[in-house]
Amino acid sequence: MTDNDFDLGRFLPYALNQAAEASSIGFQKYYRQRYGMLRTEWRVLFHLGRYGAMTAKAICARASLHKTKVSRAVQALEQKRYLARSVQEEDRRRETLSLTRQGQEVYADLYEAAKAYDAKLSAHLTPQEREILNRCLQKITKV
Amino acid sequence: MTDNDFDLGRFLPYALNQAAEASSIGFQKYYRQRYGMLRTEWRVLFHLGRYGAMTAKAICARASLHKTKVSRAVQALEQKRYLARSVQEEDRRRETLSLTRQGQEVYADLYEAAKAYDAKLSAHLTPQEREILNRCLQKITKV
DNA sequence: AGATATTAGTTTGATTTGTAACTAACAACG
DNA sequence: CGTTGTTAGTTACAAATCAAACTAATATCT
Repeated sequence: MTDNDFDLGRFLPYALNQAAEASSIGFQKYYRQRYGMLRTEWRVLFHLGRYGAMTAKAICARASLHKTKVSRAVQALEQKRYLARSVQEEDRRRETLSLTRQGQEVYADLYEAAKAYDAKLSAHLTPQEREILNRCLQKITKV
Repeated sequence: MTDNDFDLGRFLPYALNQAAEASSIGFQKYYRQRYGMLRTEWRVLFHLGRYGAMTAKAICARASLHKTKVSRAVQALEQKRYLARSVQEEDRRRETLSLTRQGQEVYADLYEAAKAYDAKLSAHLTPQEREILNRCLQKITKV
């Protein structure tokens, strides 16, 4: 028989998913409405903007995204003229992805929006809570 | 210009999503392979198993799921013979959903699996971290 | 060199999700 | 009553995701 002391709200994958969804809604609305971007597109843009030009493969590894997802996000960002590709001379399979000037502007705007949005979310937490939360999330992600 | 002190790993929606995904994989594998269930199906099953018979609407509210998602999960669970519907006499629009004996067995198994899985995840955290993590997730979900 | 294996990235088709329109039962108002 | 509005749940179509097969370039092995 089940003992009934274990609640859904205490099940980590469930609680994390609920919190992740709730916390994403506001920011998602911003980049969707303002730039017509999807979540993966935003992530790819952010990686390039924050960490500089790199290949699709590198983005896959950094962001733990599947290559088909990245491939499609790159296409979409290219169409929006936020991103440019350049084939590498020394290995023509690989292409270096980088943001266009326009892409950098979008990144800068989203960067500020993300920072402000994060601050708003964190306002409900004490500094200690915020720090421990971060640490826990890192640990769980690494597992 | 952006100041570059704000990292993706510190952006709450991103960090939460990464942790949520990483933490879900193992358990997802279990209910997928063993029972061919989808995430929403598992959630609906869990709600009925843990909190007793209720309407689809009630599940929507409790789990913050859209009614079409619940509708489809209920159909799937019904086909698997894990769940039965019964139209309410006093209002024939509503139907009470409840688990069949087989559904209860599946629930009991998943309940134990979830509990064990959660314990494994939590093993990397101190009791204090675990407590604060829970509190933070609740706060964020409520916003 | 020539066959075979890897690797970076794309395309395709099947599942899954999201959005909006729909049906059927009930409620409220004249 | 009958018209209009609301509610519970389903269906249909579009958008997004996933897995697997594919292309083209490079590496390896004989």
